[in-house]
Amino acid sequence: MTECYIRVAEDENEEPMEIPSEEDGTVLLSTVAAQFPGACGLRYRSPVSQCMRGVRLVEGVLHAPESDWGNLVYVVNYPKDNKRKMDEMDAASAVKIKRGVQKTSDLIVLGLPWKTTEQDLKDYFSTFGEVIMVQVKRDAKTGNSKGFGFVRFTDYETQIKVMSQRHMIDGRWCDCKLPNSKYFLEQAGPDEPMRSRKVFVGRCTEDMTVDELRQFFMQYGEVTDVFIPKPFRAFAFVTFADDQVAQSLCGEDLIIKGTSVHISNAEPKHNNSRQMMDRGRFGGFGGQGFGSSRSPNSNVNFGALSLNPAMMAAAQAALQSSWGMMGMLANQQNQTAASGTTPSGQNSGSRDHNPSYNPGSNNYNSSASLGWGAGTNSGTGSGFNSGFGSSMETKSSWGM
DNA sequence: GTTGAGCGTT
Repeated sequence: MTECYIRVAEDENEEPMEIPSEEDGTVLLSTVAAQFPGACGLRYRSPVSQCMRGVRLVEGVLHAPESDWGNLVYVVNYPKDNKRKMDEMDAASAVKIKRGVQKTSDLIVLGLPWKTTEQDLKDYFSTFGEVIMVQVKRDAKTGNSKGFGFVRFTDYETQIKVMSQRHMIDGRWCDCKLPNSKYFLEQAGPDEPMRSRKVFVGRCTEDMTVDELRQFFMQYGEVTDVFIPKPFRAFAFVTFADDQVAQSLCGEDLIIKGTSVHISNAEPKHNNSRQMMDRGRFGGFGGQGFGSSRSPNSNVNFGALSLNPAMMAAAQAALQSSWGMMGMLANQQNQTAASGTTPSGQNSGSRDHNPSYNPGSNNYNSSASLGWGAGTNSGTGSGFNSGFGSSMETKSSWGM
């Protein structure tokens, strides 16, 4: 094994940085720490078991898990004290531990003023925690905002908190919800019938090249093919050597070059059973027989897909309200520091009811971030958002 | 130069 570069990031969702190995293929902890001060080790997600695994560390020397480091992204470990303290855990994070680390998902931001820009969104939401993606959806021709957008956070706690309250953005009340696309999350069970090695990559942008997609998806496993239809159609297909890798990505929203792409199962090429969904309020839960055309004998385990719209609505309500409860807890801690809105603003039903608010959006950014760093929150939850190493500023692309 | 519940150019 020879000298190479391995890809290291502070978080699985972060853009990795390449750091050099030694000539014998090992990596010095000090090399890692030079880029990630305070680092005490590395871990990575095993493509096979999907669990995080620790990298062997002997006297300051990190050893490759297999014969070489492969194309995995390695995540930096920090000493416990640097990280979130266990005694700060509340119910929400206890749940999180129990069920494993929750991934964040894109949130739709509804009700944006026409004038709100992505920079405005980023400025606003950064007061809650580290933001890794913002979008304002615009009319392709006019460039006018459609009045909604998307945001994605690094930390699930942040997501919970943001979903739990309304948001005064540039003078209007906005709501952040799980987008409908999240409700038919394709959870492939262990005996999931279709085991395609190919995934559909939706919401691609035109500037994504075959090469870049290959580079990106290599981190999950060996990529055998990347196909981008021409002319541009905003999607692509990526084929992996290992079907498990492909399946494990289905349902994920991944961020490529600052854009959130959606991974789902690639439909067979000549497929007529597409569009079982009917673009209803919940984008198609009437769809009764999902896998009907696909695998006759399978007891398809898309539980969610057998729900009717009413049940789905109930599920949504349950979701959001329960998060709402948790969020309320977290909320009170930061309310003043973060938003400058009054607590009474919370439940004001009318979104434009806002007597004496002056937008300004950016000016409380600084004070709020002071609030985070200085540890003004004494007790539960919410205090432990991305207190360190916000590598945000170093991120490329999506010009902010 | 318009709009104000919604769902991301499969």
